Amino acid sequence: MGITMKDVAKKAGVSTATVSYVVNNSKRVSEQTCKKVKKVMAAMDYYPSAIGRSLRVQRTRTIGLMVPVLSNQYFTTAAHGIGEILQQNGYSLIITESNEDMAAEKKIIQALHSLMVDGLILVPCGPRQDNLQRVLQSSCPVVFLDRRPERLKADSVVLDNFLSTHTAIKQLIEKGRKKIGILLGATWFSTTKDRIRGYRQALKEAGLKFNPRLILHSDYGLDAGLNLSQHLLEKMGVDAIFAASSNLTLGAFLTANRLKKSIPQDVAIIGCDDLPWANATHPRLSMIEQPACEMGKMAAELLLKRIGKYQGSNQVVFLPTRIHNRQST
Amino acid sequence: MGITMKDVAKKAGVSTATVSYVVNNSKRVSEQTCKKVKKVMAAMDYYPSAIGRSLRVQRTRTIGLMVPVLSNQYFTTAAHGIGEILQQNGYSLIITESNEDMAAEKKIIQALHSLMVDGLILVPCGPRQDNLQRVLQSSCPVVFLDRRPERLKADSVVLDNFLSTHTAIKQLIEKGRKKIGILLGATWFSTTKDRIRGYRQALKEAGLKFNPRLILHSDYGLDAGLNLSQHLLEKMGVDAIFAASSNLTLGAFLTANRLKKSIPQDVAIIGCDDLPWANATHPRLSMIEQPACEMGKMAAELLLKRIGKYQGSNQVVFLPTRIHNRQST
DNA sequence: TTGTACGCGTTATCAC
DNA sequence: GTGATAACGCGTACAA
Repeated sequence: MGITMKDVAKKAGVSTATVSYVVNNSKRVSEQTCKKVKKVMAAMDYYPSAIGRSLRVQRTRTIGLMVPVLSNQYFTTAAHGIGEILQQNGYSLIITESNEDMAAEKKIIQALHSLMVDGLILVPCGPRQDNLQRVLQSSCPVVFLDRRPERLKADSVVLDNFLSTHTAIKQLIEKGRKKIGILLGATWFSTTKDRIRGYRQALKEAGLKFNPRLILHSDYGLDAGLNLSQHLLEKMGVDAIFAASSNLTLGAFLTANRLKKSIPQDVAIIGCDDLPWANATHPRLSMIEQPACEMGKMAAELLLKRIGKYQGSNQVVFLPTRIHNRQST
Repeated sequence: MGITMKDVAKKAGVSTATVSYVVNNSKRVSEQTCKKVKKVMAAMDYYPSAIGRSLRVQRTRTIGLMVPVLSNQYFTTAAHGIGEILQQNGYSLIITESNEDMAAEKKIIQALHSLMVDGLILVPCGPRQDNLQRVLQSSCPVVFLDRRPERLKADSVVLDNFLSTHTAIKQLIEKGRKKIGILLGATWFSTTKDRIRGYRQALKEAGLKFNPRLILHSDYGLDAGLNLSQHLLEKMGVDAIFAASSNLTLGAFLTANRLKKSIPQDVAIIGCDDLPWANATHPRLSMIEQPACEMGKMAAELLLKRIGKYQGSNQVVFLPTRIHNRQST
């Protein structure tokens, strides 16, 4: 830092208290001294130390975000939305990656507490909830993002994955598909569970038999998409695939091509997290648009309300998605 | 925070100094008291305040990163690489977005200084360099990422855009292309200037005339890609397009399709920043693989060396890219 | 080996 | 309207 309030005070011939008053205009200071102090501050290029202030006021105007990985565009888009809201409100953002590892998650939450963040936005990883239970007991406000912890009183902003999956599967069935494979994330994610509920519900409504072997779990990555869709197509003989991430969808698409399955005649494909390139494949991919940026914004807004001592009861916000039916279904 | 060193000290019947010794094992403490203190710390779930420590030692073990936007996968992949190196070395990362705005850039740099980050990794936005000159005069180590400030003594880790563009254009010419349009970022980015040099050099070597109207500048976005490529195809009649981002490339591809130009017969397309979906278009897109994660890692490593008082002279690291020639060229 | 006491930069309380 | 001064939580020189 170098230049501190004391330096400014000395140069301006006033006390540090007065400088502080000017910086925060927290008290009436005479026009004259105010001008003088401001001039000295500008001349010395002084700006107050956030660290010193934080220690004193016990707030940092910083919030912590934990996402699984920064290489997943869905989460970085959410981070972008969060950053926008925070910036508008004079808050900084610390972004961390858990890599879906519970031990890392625990360390990260501790580190963020130690940095005295004013609030947390977490994408929890699981499978167990120990870390979450503890964080909810602390006095630090928390909002969960994308995945909602079940059976825990907590604020969450998530997508309505039950509805989106239910609708997508229903549409596939209406188009005559009878054996629909589904590529998901880890079994313990609320997103995964919600999607399975939507899937089963749609099957049930259509009087189709539920076959658990058509449900496959993954890390959302491209490799998983390539391998698991091969299994679905070759071993299970599915006539449609629902994929829970854009990379899984891409994997299914590339594998169908490689196996000379024509889309959508032999196999229909629909995926989550619509991205612009879905319009560039042949045939164009049907995908579900997920409002990641909006989700981030809402989480940030809710968190700021909580930091501002908003006392309403815990809420789980479900954001609607939008299905883009293109040529692959 | 709540529970502090004083609380632990009281409970364990020792002084705060002793607790501090145990926490940092900075001094010999008897086996016995060490055990006792550790037990109390665990029981009370104590961890030290990073704020208090930072104020005391004048270091935060935190570094600040400024990228243009978090919605650009290229930069978030770089951030991922940075995060990995930092985590390995016990550092935290604060990520901020400039939105390519110089005023925001200035504020961000101040805010990061005020947070007393131990180092900065910046993707500067320009067009002017005032902010950069000032940050270089501060005592805080800085490494520039992706874009190198010209005529300034500074550490930078960037891609070899001259070489990659030169090679790509040369290959297009060898395949018979004579009128090559090129879609770039802002005129003042070093990346843009390097690419133009590579372009002109390749043209010159082949004895082709340079036409500045074939060079178009943009914000790297999809919309720009759609519009500018239409201009190149309809107004300028190019037979090849080089695009400096994946979104620009996608825009060129979609526009060529819309205008019923066949790829690569009517127009060849090659773009920067290879992503998996380049294999899913028809024809598959030729793209230049850019080691964003690697770039981030190297920047983080260099920065940590500087923080560790490494005194070597300033260096500009140029990372090689790799051209994937698929079907669009 | 352990404890005392000061200071990092700031703000808030209380005098003046 | 302004100035001393005591915290905030920690690390460390120095004393014991």
